Amino acid sequence: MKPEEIHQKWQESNVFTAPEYPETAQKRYVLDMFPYPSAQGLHVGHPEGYTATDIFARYLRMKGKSVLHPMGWDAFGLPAENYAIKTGVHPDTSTHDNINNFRRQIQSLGFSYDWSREVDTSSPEYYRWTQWMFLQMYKHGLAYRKKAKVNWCNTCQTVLANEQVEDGLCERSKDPVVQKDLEQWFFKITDYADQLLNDLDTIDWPERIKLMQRNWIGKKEGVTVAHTVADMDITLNTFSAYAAWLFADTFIVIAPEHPAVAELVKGTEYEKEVMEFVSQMKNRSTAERGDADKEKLGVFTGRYAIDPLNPESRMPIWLANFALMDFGTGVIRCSAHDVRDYEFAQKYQIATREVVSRTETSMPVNAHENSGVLTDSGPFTGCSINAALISEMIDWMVAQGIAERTTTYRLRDWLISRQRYWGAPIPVVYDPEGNIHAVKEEYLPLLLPTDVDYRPKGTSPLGSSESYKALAEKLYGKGWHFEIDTMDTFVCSSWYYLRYCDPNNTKEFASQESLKVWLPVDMYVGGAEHAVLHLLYARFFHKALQDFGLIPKSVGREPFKALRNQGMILGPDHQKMSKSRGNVINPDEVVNQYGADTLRMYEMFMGPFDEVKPWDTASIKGIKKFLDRVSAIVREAVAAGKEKHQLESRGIHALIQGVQRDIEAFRFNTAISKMMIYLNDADFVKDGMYDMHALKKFVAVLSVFAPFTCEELWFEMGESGLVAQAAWPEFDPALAEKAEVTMAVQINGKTRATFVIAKDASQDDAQTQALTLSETKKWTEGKQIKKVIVVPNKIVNVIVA
RNA sequence: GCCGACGUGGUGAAAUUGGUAUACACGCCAGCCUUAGGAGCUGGUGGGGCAACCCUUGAGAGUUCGAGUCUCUCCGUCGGCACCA
Repeated sequence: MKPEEIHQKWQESNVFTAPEYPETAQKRYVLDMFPYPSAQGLHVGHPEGYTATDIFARYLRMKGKSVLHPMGWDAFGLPAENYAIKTGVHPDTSTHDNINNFRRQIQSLGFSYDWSREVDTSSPEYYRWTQWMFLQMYKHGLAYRKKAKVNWCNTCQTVLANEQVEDGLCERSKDPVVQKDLEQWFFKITDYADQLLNDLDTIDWPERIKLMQRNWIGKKEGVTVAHTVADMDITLNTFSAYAAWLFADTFIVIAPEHPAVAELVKGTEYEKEVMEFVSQMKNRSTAERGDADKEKLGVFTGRYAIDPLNPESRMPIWLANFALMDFGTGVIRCSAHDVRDYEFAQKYQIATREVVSRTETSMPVNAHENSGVLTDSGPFTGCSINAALISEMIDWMVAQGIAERTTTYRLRDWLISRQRYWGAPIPVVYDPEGNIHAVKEEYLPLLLPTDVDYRPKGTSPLGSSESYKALAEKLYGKGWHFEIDTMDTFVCSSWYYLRYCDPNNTKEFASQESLKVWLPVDMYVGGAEHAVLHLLYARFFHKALQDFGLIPKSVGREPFKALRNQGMILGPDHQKMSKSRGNVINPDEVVNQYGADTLRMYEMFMGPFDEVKPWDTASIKGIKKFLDRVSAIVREAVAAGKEKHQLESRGIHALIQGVQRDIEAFRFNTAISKMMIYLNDADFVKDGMYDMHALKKFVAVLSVFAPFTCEELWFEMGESGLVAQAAWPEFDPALAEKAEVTMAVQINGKTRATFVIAKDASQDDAQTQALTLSETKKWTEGKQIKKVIVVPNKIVNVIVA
């Protein structure tokens, strides 16, 4: 049978179609992160995750679960647009060519997707609801427009979210990101910072990903201290996360962008120098600003702040390049107990003092070590620094009216507008006075116009569309115009898992019943690179939509109950695969040479699912050989036509138990090795007689890994149905256990011999048998046995003097 | 700098609660089959040693009858964050 024929049988029998209304207890939603359909086609990394979820989904189906296992396309995005700029081919055309290629490749691998639920984020049927989601955010005050310093990539000619900036570089183009003051649209994800942080404790995700999200949210508790500027009506608030050293602070630095700077120096002799410094710091790239090794730069404002902890003391106020406006308050109390502050003070000869007595250390500065005894710290002089003391100090400062307990977060609001063409248009219209109005829901989808010049020019391409202008005036009146920015593609992917529940609904993004039935996603699989992008945004969407009453409360606060990350597959040279290195493996070629089953199994056999592992072209043969041997043995058994009618062999029960356990734990590599061992041991054949029952069970188990081969063998073994529809074979735990075990004899902890004994034999029996072995005698002869330790079924350790 | 993960043969890697280290596969070696094989099959394969034996999970120490697994120190690789107050 050709793979296409098998594929057709699956299609015809609707095996993979998810039921409309499954029993809640029986439903399982198994989801892959949907791909961006790139022109390069499928990468070997895609089938790694897809095979894992396919094995999982097929296994659950055979176990009698109602499985939703869909696939779709994250189809908006820059590459198609850049390709259009280069070639003139419309993004819609190239995207759909790519989708067709991806679908063909994915189908050739035999994944059990329910294709009736396919979604495409670039289709008006889909982005209509993306726009609708935007309107919900807007209505509930979670979408807003504001002028702000934003990340701008000159190559991509668009703004970027904080999450899309890596080391000050654009994650796409790898070019430096610059700061620009622009009016942009934001989603208020910061409203959900605490929930996004706390609810991490409720989900089964890799700890590594949870940690990355925790760090990204960056919740920090500390105190805010207000300072009056001497002889002025200005108050400067500082944030401090390390309250123990507040008494050490002797000066204050302020971010160049701080709104109070101009007023501080207005009309003074310092004004010129300070304002020059401000303009120098402006328009520096994030990378430049953020380089920790860079020299600290500052300028004195000529002003002093009154230290509320020490009202006689005057703290000089400086501007410093390392003070960041978007962290804390933009103003820092500085002391000698911070490496950075100390370096700055040294450079500019600012007086410092130490308030921690240390013994045996020459290091004068260390801000993060909560130890030592305080000196010169008001009522706390002489106290040892520890968590309780810090808390006490804060209480005291709060009582004195010096400080307030405050919390800051690293997380910023999500910048979602983009000055690009190939995305969902933001459904907002401006009246002639420039006031913002939400586009009426009945006008959705607000179609992406086609009469657009999408060559980059720093403004949004939609601005060049005559039809878009005309449409706004037609719908709203003269002088009205639509927002010309489009949405970040991460908005589209933040809710696609909801659409799969009810993908063809034209009245709602999904019916409440369908959401109630399928949510949450039980198993979500994809790469770790989305840790603080998609995976954070989707969680925010879920919570916000649920708060709007659009997602049933019964499904819980989290969209993805369990998450597993696939490890990256490196090239055969142990390097990251890339065109320039020429080490890219094309899955199509592997399928042509060895077949889809071999590719699937090889990728699962390479190593632990979540670890980085190199491709080894030679090793694939091992899998191919294994599958060929399975086929040969089954055919041999069928041809022999003899069935052994006796007690079932033990091996198959142990195998089913082991593989089942491994699949549930995502340990596919060891599951496959167990199947290989089973085949090598061949306990299903004896004296030319075959245990066909065992062989059938074996094929059923293997079918979730190698569906094409097993579908064919299933048929050849005389089964009329599809193995995809067969039940997962049951195992008998009693039969799975061996009657005998091999125990090791250790002399002083070194293994010297082994012996076979009945399972669960008594300790006395095991000891007696161990001591009578000639090997044991040889090592104990002439020595005194001091002690014998027996670990049932494992070891007898004889301690001799 | 801070946080986290990892380190086992020539290679990818196995190893329930601490209990026979190197399963399974690749590669390599030998043999069989073959006109031939980049096919298939069988056997061998951690290192040292003629052998008895000895050594071996990045290095070193510790706990234990027993450590790849637990604790500490160090080294290395990878990932995240980073003038974050």
